Amino acid sequence: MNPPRSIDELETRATALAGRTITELAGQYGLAVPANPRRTKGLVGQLAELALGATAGSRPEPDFNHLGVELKTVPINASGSPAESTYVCVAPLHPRAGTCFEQSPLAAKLAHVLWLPIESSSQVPLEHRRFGFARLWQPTPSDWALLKMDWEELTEQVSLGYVQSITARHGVVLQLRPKGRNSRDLVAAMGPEGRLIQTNPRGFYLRARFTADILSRSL
DNA sequence: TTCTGATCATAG
DNA sequence: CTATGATCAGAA
Repeated sequence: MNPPRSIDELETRATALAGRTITELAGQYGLAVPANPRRTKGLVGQLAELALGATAGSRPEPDFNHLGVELKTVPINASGSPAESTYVCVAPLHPRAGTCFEQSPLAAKLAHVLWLPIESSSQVPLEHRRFGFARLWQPTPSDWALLKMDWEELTEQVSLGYVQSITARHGVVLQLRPKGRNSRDLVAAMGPEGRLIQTNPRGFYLRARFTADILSRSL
């Protein structure tokens, strides 16, 4: 699929996915839906990228960079709420002094998001899960304030060498959590007393409750 | 039932 | 290794 030329075109394509199943979309791109759910974690997002013409690949920039729009699929549980937190981007473990929230990759990605709901109830087999109605979101001033507060707090702790003291319990809307191959996956980071340490790579995630709030504002 | 820390797949 | 796409699974 060629990249959408406008936000309108992107929205039209995304809206057309409502009601389509994983199997339908996978078949359209000649992909199989693996039987083991543990081994299919990124499939839904990658199908959505194919269907909508995303361009960023694995670069640290919005999926539709020319439109400034980031695509996020969001798993919806049997109760109709987001089932999981949403990964946003890698968290630098050696932040440069003077980097500000407004210039951060996180802010760039969240400035404009296309949320694409997908069924995720364990009652529904992966192959039969359907996409929901997509919607565009831009953070309100209040959203930005919450994000900025969390980002600045977490980034400051990291830069002071306290990354290993940060848990997923920190942050009102943002979390800093492990994001690696597994717990043996190590990278260098600033530790206490200015010494370099080895620790797990981390990523920024949006709490499911925050995503639920965002989605509840439209539709 | 919800949430955190761990884990799986893939591209470059 | 770094980044993307995320969800899994046991603890709380």
